[in-house]
Amino acid sequence: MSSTPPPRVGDAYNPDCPTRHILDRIGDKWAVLVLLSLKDGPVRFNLLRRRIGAISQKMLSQTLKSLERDGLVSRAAFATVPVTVEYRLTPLAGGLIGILDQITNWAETHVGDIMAARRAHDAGVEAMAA
Amino acid sequence: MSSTPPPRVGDAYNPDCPTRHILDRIGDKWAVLVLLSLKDGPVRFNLLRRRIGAISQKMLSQTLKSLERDGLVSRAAFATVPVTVEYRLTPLAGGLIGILDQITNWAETHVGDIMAARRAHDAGVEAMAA
DNA sequence: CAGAATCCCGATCGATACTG
DNA sequence: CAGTATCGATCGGGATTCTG
Repeated sequence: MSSTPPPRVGDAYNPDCPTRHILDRIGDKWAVLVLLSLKDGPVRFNLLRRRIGAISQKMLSQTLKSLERDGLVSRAAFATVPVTVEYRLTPLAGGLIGILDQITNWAETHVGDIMAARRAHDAGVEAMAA
Repeated sequence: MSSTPPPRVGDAYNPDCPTRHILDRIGDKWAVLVLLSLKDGPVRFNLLRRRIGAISQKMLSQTLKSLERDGLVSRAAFATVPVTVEYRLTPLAGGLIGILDQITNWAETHVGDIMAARRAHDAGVEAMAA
């Protein structure tokens, strides 16, 4: 036993380190897209589904549940006919959204550089193969 | 041909959107850990391996290659005996590191909230099941 | 409309062994 | 030391079907 080995800060390599949990959440492609889809206000399930487009109903449902579990998204059901369900970001998610926006901003500004590097690298590799 | 379909900004849902490429890179758990491991200077292959600990040499090698391809990491080999290879961040990766640091900071500050939300949620679910 | 349950394929990843 | 190659197990995730 003697559990809880040193949860060292800044040591995200240790699976025991709680930071890893958040990193894994960010690492979840769908989770990030869902969070970004919700940043302008509450959205219903199927609308969310259509917005993201590429996501399957299963993954959306699954992603929403895990985000709700982590307190990043809240669910509200209305007893209309048929039933309506809205998802929205929690205050906790607010700060995270800011960072995610920075990532997309960075991506938009530097995607050209990355694509260029990729082409240059691939050209080099191709030359070697020839 | 007629490639490059509308790379709409802010529309990361579209797989054709270049932003997705970066999101996928971030979504790569190992890639993020490798980048963070390199932020204090160049590191040799096996040292990197030992630092991250949980990574297999296959994944490390694979991750490094893709990061190099994207111009985020550069490789330098020295003809010592035995051979020495150093990996370091490129200038391009600099800005990205700043954002990744923000993520780990956010994670460290809010992991408590998330864990608490998770426990509360699980308790509720357990109550339902009973 | 919102979601749960089932089936199932293929990408991912780890362990192992070999090379320069 | 710094990798590559191969194999096998795991599992994420899509398509489909059914319910409240």
